[in-house]
Amino acid sequence: MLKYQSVAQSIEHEIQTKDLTQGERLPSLTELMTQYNTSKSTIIKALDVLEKNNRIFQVRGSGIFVRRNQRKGLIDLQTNRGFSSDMEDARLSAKVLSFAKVTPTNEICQHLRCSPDEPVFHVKRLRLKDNKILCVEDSYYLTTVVPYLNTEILEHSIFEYLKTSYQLQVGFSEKYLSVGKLSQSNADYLTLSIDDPCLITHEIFYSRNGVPFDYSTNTYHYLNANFFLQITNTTI
Amino acid sequence: MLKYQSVAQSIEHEIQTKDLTQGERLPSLTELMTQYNTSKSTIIKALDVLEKNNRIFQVRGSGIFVRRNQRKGLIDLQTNRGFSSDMEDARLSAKVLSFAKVTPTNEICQHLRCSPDEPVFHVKRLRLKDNKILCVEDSYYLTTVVPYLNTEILEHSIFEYLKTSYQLQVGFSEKYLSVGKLSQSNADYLTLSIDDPCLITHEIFYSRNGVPFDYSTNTYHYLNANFFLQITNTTI
DNA sequence: GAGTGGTCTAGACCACTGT
DNA sequence: CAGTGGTCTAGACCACTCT
Repeated sequence: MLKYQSVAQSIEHEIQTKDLTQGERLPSLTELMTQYNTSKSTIIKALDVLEKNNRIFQVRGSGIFVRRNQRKGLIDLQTNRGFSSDMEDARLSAKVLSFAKVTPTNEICQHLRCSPDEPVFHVKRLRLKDNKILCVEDSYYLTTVVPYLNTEILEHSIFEYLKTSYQLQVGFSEKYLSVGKLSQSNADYLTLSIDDPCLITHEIFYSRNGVPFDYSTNTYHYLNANFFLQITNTTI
Repeated sequence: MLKYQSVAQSIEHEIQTKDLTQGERLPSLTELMTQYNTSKSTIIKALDVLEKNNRIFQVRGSGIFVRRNQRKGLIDLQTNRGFSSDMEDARLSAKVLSFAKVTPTNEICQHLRCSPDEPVFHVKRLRLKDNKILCVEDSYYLTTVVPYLNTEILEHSIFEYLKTSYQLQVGFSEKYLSVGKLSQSNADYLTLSIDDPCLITHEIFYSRNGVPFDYSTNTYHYLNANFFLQITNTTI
């Protein structure tokens, strides 16, 4: 564990345990330096991490303040772990609808930058939270990056499996969102009616060295799924 | 202009003019140091800015690579400028539907952390892009922070006005997204039918020192508005 | 003017990737 | 093993806020 990471975790822990609310002030830079017995730059680096994660905001000449948010039960659009691995996300589950090696369509080849000759895994799952249906998920995985999958893995977290078994972590991802009307088949899966509204997302997941390996389409239940996102202003 | 900012801009400019594609490699840290005649930390800071803005990704032991994205015509969920002020966003416009000082409801008071005695500005606008209707926007502004508005301003960018006239910049914001069915009145504004699908967003904008001053609800045209977002993995 | 966050430097050392 | 990005330090100096 790096020094700045442990400082960041420790400050985060303070915020949680003291249950600080939005706008409450943290110790100053110099105080944090002596408190953690480290250099100014390391503290700044730790604070940058917290700021990037929307936990604090810094005001020049004034101080460091807590940023609080996350209404409960909302889906955080800014994580790229699929869904799982948050504290309270134990209540999430997945039901495998189908699972097979298939020949990729042109669209998939384009997003995963692969040739039509390479087969890919196609996984269709129903995602649930507290037994309420969240969405239908259609995922395609590059077999060159993800050589093996089984239903056991698919019922839990794929990304968790990839991390522990292959040291493969998501580096970054892209999401595309649109709104539409449900097809008959998706309406059936979501126990809604045809032409009911839905949010459709297309996501591409890249490894840490920039290789796309997962292309997924999600169709969300318009009543059970709500989303949030936090933005910090930066100017290039 | 700070040194790291000008370095960041300069690298960004290189990417644009050379039209580098995703995955193309940039000069190494040491090369950039000599090229810009500055210290390692300053280069790192510049690269951090670019990384935060999803323009590059860095791979330890390997190099610095271009990250390219932005399909055209999509709404970037990660900006907090309302809409305007991108290069190609000149094509965006607004039509004022109504504009008045009103007494805030409880919901608004809560989000803007104000008392029900303080009047707030209520602005209702139709947002258009290339004369295609994007959304209906309902905004509430704290009069303590935004003391004056007029239709002239509202037809252009409010945030631009706040910046130039009051040195007021958005520090950060929150967005909440959900999907629903159109009411009759919103359907009329969007020239759609009642019960057609729509994306509804609630946004709270905070100044740089953490004061919420704008609470907005947007109802998007489900065919004309599409969205995207880029995520970089960070672990606290 | 005291206190706070932010920039910038030079340099030592570490950790990972590729060949 | 050479080259690359990443961590950490100590210290000088700058810019802003608050009262």
